[in-house]
Amino acid sequence: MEKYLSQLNEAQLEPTLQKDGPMIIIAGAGSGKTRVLTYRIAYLMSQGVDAFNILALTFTNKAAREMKERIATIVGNTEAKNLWMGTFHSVFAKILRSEADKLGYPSNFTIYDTQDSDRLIASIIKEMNLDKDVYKYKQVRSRISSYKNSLITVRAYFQNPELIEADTMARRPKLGDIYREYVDRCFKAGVMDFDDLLLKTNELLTRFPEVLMKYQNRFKYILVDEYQDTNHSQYLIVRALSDKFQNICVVGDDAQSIYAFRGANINNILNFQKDYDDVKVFRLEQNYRSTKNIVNAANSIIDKNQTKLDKVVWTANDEGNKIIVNRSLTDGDEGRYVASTIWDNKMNHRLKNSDFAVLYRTNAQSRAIEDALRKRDIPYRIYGGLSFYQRKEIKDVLSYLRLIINPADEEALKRIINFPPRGIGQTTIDKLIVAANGYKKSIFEVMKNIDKTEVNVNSGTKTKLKDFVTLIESYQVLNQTADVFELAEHVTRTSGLIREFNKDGTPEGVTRMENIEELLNGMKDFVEGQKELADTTGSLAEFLEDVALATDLDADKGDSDHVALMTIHLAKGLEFPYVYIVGLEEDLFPSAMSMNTRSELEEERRLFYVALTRAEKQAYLTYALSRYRWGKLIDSEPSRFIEEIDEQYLENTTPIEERRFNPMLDADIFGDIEPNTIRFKPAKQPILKKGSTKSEPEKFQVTTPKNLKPVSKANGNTNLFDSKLVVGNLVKHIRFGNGKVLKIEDAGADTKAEIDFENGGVKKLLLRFAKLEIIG
DNA sequence: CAGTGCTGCCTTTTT
DNA sequence: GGCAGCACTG
Repeated sequence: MEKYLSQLNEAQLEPTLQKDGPMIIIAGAGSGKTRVLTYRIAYLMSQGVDAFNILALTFTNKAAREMKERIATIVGNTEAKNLWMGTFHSVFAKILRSEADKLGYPSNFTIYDTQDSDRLIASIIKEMNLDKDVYKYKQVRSRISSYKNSLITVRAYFQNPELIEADTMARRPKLGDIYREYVDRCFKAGVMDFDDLLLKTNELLTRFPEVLMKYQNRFKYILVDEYQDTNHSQYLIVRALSDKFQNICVVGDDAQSIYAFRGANINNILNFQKDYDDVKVFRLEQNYRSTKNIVNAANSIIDKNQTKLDKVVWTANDEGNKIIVNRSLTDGDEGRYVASTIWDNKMNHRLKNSDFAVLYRTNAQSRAIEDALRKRDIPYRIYGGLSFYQRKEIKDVLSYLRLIINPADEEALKRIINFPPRGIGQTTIDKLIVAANGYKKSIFEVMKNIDKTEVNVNSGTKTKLKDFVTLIESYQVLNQTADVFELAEHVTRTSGLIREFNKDGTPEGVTRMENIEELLNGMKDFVEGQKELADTTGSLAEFLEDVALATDLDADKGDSDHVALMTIHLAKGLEFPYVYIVGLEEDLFPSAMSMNTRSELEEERRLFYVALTRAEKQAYLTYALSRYRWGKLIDSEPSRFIEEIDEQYLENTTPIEERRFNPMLDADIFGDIEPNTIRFKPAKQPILKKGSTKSEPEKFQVTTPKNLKPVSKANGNTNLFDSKLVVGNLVKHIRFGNGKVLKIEDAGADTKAEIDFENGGVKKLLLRFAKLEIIG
């Protein structure tokens, strides 16, 4: 232990050795808080605290796993095994599973992800005959979610005139009814959504004092990482559990609070000292991660926020390079800039791909970056976005498994009852839902007893329903003896899933098969892994739980060398030598949706602070003058955040000279194109009909700048400024107002033309790939 | 009942 | 550019 403690500086050592009582560690970015947490736990154990009595709540399961491994090297594997570490959701899902009967849930309850919740809410809205344009399921879901996170149950909702009033004013008077039906349906289905995992934990701890006592006595020492991002529900759980022994240690940084949208309450950290008596406060202010330039630039940003704790982050590291700011014309150019500078840096400094991260505000921005990296053959991995477990084929397999352990799981059933197609259509399913609601039974129960019910379906359909029940029941029998992997393999083969995805041999089908393959491999790992770990039983329920609560970073095995692409939210807690923050444009970052109030804008600013402080050596800030959004080209302005950085830390590298055309890299030729630009872009790849070698005419989409008026007709009868302009496969002409004619030759899928206008006529023509010329 | 093609809505951010 | 819901056809 001694030799580990000697690795800490004075400020880190103090909280590490503080054994008892409530304490808060306000830890600036890169100040080594993970190290403090890790060593503090190891230290507690060296002081005789049983691992069994320690609970550590982390932001990702991966963080927990890594910390546990680190602790194991200090105190030994057998000891470390008994530590409870994980995210709020995964830790309390486990507790809820063992106490489920008290709350009336089966211990095999399954977990709805956001998509499942959305689908259920959408179908409830439909069943209730409500206008789906007024009751948008996503908005309804987020309302319900915030109620749950504030511990407003259905009953509390209906007892609160203000809430009802608010929803009525928002012209959604039925919101409470939807909420009630949603909760009922989840309960009947033996299902919890993400918010339930916290809400029901609170219910458990409040309604059953003996349960509360049990866990209070068990978790004598509690540590919470990223405390600034806890919501009210989580806050109450921590309070309740730590109430007896008051050995609570929270770590956080108010400057990095970025989850207000999901109910995180920054006051939890700002008010911690008021919540407990004799709170010891520690500050970690020395940054070990980044250069002086980066630390100072980050400080100059966060200074603009009013709401913050007193803290000065500083570093003894080198000055470092200035932060590079780069402007591009389009999002495509931005991607190429990122790819080419990564390439150059790798060559010049002998770096690995994993030394680089590209961070963005929204998942949709990854595409342009991906395209550019792929063209350069730079390996990358996208984190988040459509995560692996959310892909259609994966959810299909998982739905079969969910149904096996919990046949009441409505969304799982609806997903696969007719996939692969087995002749059970929407009409039948609707009838079943109505019957199930009437009988207060699950849909599966109704199907099982279809002969004894009054569901009006013909005998052919009845047979199909019974066959489906038999199929699932046969899997349930197998589940008694087989492990997760064997079961899933059997299911994918015998349910027809594999046949379905294999049947057309399309590239999509092949990808789907590969994904299923990967899922099965993951199961094999799980089955083998559980033999080594103490805190797992290796059951199917547990596998599904892990999968449902896995964060996208958890899946990273760290076995390949790739550039990381992710949202800034996901990047919290990570660090990379080279960091690109892309899309620094007004309305994108800060987001247009977050500029209504000062507090929203301050959260965006904290997000930018988080992004910048991920960088160790070099940060790049990039923005584009125009970018594709919803398939349309939108002009944009540089983000205010660039201006907010003290200029002395910045270096502008936007190229002034034209860049050379390089067809291999799809680089462009441009001069300085200003907003008056029309862009042609193929809407789709040419479609080849079966049995035909002739491709369909390509459609070209034309986006016009808003202030440009039509000057002429093109192609005789097609208005040039119509939003769609069909151009044939071979030679076509477009005639402009000044008599100039644009001739387009067959250029395949990559045709792109950019035309500069002046006084309503063509001034300059720019092209990529395509053979375009002005004639006449 | 299944397959297809069209329209309109959409996006912050995640467990 | 994508997805879900809908109408239409076989």
